[in-house]
Amino acid sequence: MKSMKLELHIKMNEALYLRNPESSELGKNIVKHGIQLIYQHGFEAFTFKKLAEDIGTTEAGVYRYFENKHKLLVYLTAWYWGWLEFQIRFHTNNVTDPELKLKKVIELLATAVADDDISDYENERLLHQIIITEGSKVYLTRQVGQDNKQHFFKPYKDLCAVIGDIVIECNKSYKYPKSLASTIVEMAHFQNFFMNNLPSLTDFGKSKEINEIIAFLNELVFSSLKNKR
Amino acid sequence: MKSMKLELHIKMNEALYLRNPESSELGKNIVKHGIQLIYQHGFEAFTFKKLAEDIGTTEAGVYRYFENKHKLLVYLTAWYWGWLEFQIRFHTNNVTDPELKLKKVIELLATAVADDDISDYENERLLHQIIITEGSKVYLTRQVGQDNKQHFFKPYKDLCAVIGDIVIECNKSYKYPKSLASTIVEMAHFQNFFMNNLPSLTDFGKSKEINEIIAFLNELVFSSLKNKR
DNA sequence: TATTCATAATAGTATTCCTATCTTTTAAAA
DNA sequence: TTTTAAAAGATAGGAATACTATTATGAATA
Repeated sequence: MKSMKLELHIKMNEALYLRNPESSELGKNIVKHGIQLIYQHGFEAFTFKKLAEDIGTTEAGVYRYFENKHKLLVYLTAWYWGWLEFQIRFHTNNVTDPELKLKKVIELLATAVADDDISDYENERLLHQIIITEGSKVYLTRQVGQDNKQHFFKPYKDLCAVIGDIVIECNKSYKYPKSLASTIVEMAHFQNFFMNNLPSLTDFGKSKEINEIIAFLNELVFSSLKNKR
Repeated sequence: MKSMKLELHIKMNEALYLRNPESSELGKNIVKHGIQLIYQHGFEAFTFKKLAEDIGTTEAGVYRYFENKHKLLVYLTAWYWGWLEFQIRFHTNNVTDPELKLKKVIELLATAVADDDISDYENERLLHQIIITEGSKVYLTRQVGQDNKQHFFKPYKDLCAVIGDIVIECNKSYKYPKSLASTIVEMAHFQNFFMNNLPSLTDFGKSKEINEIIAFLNELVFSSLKNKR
């Protein structure tokens, strides 16, 4: 039996789209099939034409929702970071010990989302993979500055800020909470990508165990936070 | 007075080019102006047509040397990592203390190359900036696997292996030398990018001091290496 | 002298990225 | 129920990008 799915709504920056994709079936299809196609072929090979064919609409139809494929990717990543921040708040809600909180955060960042009986996370699972491979491409551009001014990266920065706050809870005199937070987030993904694609850059190439990435990050983070001097 | 420049030759993987760009003036111009244009406009906006116009040759002329612009970027990054490994070997040659060695490595990774009286490092300085912004795009693709089989990333992996070995010299029982090495390399660049473009993701947004990135990385790395348990 | 080799000049194709316009469908308001 | 506004569908096409192919020229090499 599949239980009821509680729809979690994430408020999106309106500058990310031309027409709100949540407002229509076509819009929802653009997002859903967009995720699937980017996952399958990679962002470089992904085009609005292919997406339109896949959905059964036209290129122009897709362009009515998103200005270009980069904006669509920014939209997807923004959604993902918003969703992940919610997951973190949800799973650390009743946790008082900041160290346990931080451990949970690392686990959530590193763990591929799994389908379970409670809800269908298939899209979130694909999104997690997309963010690993394509996530940094949204800001590694010449237009970072402008995009940042329009708050396209707010969900990402908010998430890092939340993690940075937990870091400070763990150790009030720690000097680099923000940089440590962005390091945790980026490395949770990069070590995963390396493990699966350039294994000699990690110590997990053989086992391919996400738990080892988590152990590495825990070791790295808590050594630093417990270091007295 | 400008002293003699000792040309340092870095052996390149022949599968990276169609014709060796070091073998002709046109080839050298493609690399040199390629670096300048990618630096100026970013990789996405960079085209072989613009490059050809800049040099005063034709599009077809550039295509005779490099299959496409992605291969050119892979070529440039491979050269950079080879060059950096040389720099590291050179500057740690007479250092016996592995901790001092590792500190020097972190400094070299994080520090933008400076022109000095000894030699003209203008191209290396631009390359350093290019690697920060575009470097990860060479492997964050659907073709990582094939590219890796052709050893396109060997210089990067070799550099990480060298750093991993120094890590082990510092602490023989450390469990994650390779992952720590790739973390150091990636974060030396990402923290720099964040500091300059998304400053709230770092603790150096105000000062914009590379020395602070170095201090952060040192704290992170040596806390972990000195952690006894 | 013949030949090969890099380069230049030119042309052209497929695809990508994007805009415009017109018609039909849908669905909400009057 | 009718009207009307918005969304979607259909079609066309243009500018730029990412290539490939062909031929001509001049310089070095056998």
